[in-house]
Amino acid sequence: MSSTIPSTRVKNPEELGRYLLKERRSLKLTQKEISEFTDVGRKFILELEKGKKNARIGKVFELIDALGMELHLVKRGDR
Amino acid sequence: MSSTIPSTRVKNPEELGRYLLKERRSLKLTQKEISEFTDVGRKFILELEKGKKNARIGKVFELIDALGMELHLVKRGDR
DNA sequence: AATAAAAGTTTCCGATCTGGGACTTTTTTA
DNA sequence: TAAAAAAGTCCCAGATCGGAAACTTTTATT
Repeated sequence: MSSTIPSTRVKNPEELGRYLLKERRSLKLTQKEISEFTDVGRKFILELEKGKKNARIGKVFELIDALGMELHLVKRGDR
Repeated sequence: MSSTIPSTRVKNPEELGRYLLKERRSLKLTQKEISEFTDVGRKFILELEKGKKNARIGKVFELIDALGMELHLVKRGDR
């Protein structure tokens, strides 16, 4: 299937972190607030936003969800 | 920006694993082969494909790349 | 500029990962 | 259906995570 939803490619943990930070800011949420209504600690958010390479995927999904976002897989080179 | 690239939403580690397995199969690659040309071990691939919750994000990116795919972030509810 | 809030840093430490190797089970294919 | 290949399981050991809490630095607000 095909979609016309705006999406941002993230190539690596650095880009992921940068984007999550940007999104959190635009939602006017603090790290503390998010850590309070999710299962994700403040330190985790802090480190992920700074590009942590080894964060655990389950928690990454939780945080993405908390920020009102989704993760999509795209086949490279598809047209 | 907007795109018309086919993408598959992955909500959690289970869906991610399922999709990566499907993609690996369609590329006719074995776990062993991938582990040989990447920095990702066979056991890691095995467990991720089975939906491992705590896989580390850096290796997930490596595997996605090895399978010729990209990860995209999408704002939920955007139209 | 002073105060407060948010963000970033550091330490401690139990929990869990990851790769390697060896073995078993399942699937493929000749 | 027999052999080979792939996938899955198990144990080990060293590495790293991630929460909590206390502290420092940066940013925001008055």
